[in-house]
Amino acid sequence: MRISAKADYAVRAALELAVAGEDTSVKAEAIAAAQGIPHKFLEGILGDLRRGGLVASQRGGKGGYRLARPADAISIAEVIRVVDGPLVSVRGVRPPELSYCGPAESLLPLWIAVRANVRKILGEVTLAEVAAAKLPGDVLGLAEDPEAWTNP
Amino acid sequence: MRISAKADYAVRAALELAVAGEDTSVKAEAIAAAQGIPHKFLEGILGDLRRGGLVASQRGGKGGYRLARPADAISIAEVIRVVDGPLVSVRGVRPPELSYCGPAESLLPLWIAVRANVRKILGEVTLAEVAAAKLPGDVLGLAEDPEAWTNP
DNA sequence: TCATTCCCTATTTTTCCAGTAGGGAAAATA
DNA sequence: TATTTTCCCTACTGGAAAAATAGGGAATGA
Repeated sequence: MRISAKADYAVRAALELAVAGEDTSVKAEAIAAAQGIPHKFLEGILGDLRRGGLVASQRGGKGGYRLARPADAISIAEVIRVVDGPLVSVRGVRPPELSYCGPAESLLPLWIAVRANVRKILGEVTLAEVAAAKLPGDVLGLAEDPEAWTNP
Repeated sequence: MRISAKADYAVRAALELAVAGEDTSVKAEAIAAAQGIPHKFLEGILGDLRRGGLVASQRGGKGGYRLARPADAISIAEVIRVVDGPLVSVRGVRPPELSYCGPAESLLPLWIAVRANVRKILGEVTLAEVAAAKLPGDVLGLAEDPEAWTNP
């Protein structure tokens, strides 16, 4: 299960907008420099975020991008879905569209449970929380367990 | 976050071996037919599983594959790791190797939390449980929530 | 000896990811 | 109005990885 560069970049860009505040425009170039993201590639991502309704944009001299909603009203999951489609997929299709037979029949509920557990984290945490380094207690609990950092 | 065809196939093949029993050999061709997996592709996957120590093989007339350990001692996570490497990765690298700056600093613990929550499911559930359609209570609880099946 | 089955290496085909290029349209500024 | 700035759009490319195929070699049992 891998998280794409696009998703990673999108979240980081959104976080830059979150710290700037909902009514301050930030130029794509500034975000690219701050987070080390290829400028043109980032422009495409910001376009996705705009079409997804998460970001508003303004052209011209004092233009740039800003969040379309308060940072505490946008979850990480929303950002990822807008740029990457479904949060979790198996062989490219989302779990409910799969069909298994024989001893594999219980695989479907298993993937559903995985997805639910991913949603629990990414759907709950907002841009504001990450930007302020104030993750919710339960998430922090998971992340602080030393075993969560071990390799395999 | 997508689960590859290889991982999906590997788990399904392992499930077929699980129902056959630890001391019954099953031919690759039989597994391929039962689960609708391309035969030659499956052979490669079974090779990975063998090198990973999860299955044993036997050549010749009455040959085939069987699990190297009891089905209730092999987790789904193990199967996936053997064929696909790390369970969760960001831009191809596993979370502990990432480095973020500025407002993105808390992204790292967030990915760690996601990974921990995925492990919680896939590391706990065994081949025996899926094959027998007897998922653990907590996993079933997640999978039974109707909201877990909704689309976005 | 012969059929069977796993085993190994190489090759292909396809798909998608990540990044690039260049110019057009809107807005502010002067 | 002219100019600069910035977003916006389309297309394209290179490369890697995923998915699958092909063909034959090595062991095993009958």
